[in-house]
Amino acid sequence: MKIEGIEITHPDALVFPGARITKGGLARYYDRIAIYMLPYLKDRPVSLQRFPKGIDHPGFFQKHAQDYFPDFIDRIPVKTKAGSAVEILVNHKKSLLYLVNLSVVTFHTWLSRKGALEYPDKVIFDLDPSNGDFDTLKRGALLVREMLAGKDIDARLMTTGKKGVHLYYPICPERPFDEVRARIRAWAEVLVEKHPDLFTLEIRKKKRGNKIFLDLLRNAYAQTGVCPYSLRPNHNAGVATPLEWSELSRLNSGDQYTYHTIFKRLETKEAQRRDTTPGN
DNA sequence: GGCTAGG
DNA sequence: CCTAGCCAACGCTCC
DNA sequence: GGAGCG
Repeated sequence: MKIEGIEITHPDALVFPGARITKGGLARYYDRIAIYMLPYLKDRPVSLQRFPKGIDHPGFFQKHAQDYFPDFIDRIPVKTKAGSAVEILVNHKKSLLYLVNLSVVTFHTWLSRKGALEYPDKVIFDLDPSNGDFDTLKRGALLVREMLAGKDIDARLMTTGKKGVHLYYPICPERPFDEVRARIRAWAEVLVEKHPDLFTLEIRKKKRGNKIFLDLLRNAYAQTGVCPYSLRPNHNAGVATPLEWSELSRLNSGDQYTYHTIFKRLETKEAQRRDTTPGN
């Protein structure tokens, strides 16, 4: 099996045994989703979550480009606490498929891009439901949206493919991570004060109760967030899916869209766009 | 999954 | 030859 | 200063 000139080895090996998804299926998924996903990957160092033995076995994270990676994989030197490291960029479909053949299931990206790695160009509010129900999470998402709208910020919504949702929005990459995080942290603290039964900023799991954990910690240098349209290593193969706000009321979970349903949703959305675009 | 170090 | 080991690491907070 | 957390 060959896609984009990349030989997909062991195409019949099961990556998601429960959902009966093979490595060939994984490669076809990313081949098809690439057109939607690549813009979100462009020029961002990635953290790869790999499962060579399938998701029912322990996987591992990888950030550094290995010496044996082919030349067509773009590399980017980054500063680390220890000194420096060479990380990976996924700017082309061919790189995407090469990495998928290494059994990458999930792509996580930095919140900053090549040329301005110290300056985030994106902010993420990660809403984790703790033990609470999804309706509560939806209410929380609307409150965060409203809070940001009050600051003239038009946040977008995404399911994570797991339990929660992300609100995210672009910013000009001109202020360092610490400054950006301090500002949104202050906003979040006000929100927690207004809705102390709904939100928490507590890192310790035991202290969160059933409240929505507002995780802002990923808005930091070298931290990552799940890339839109990435698969997640859970039983039903959830997909991180950007949504319209109008879709929130009908949303039932953070893993509503999966390997099996995402393309149907994208086709429906595309058809709606065609119908409402003048000149057709 | 693919490579390397060590037996 | 075969197999075991490796493949991330920052910022915050509680203790 | 180290462990939990993502």
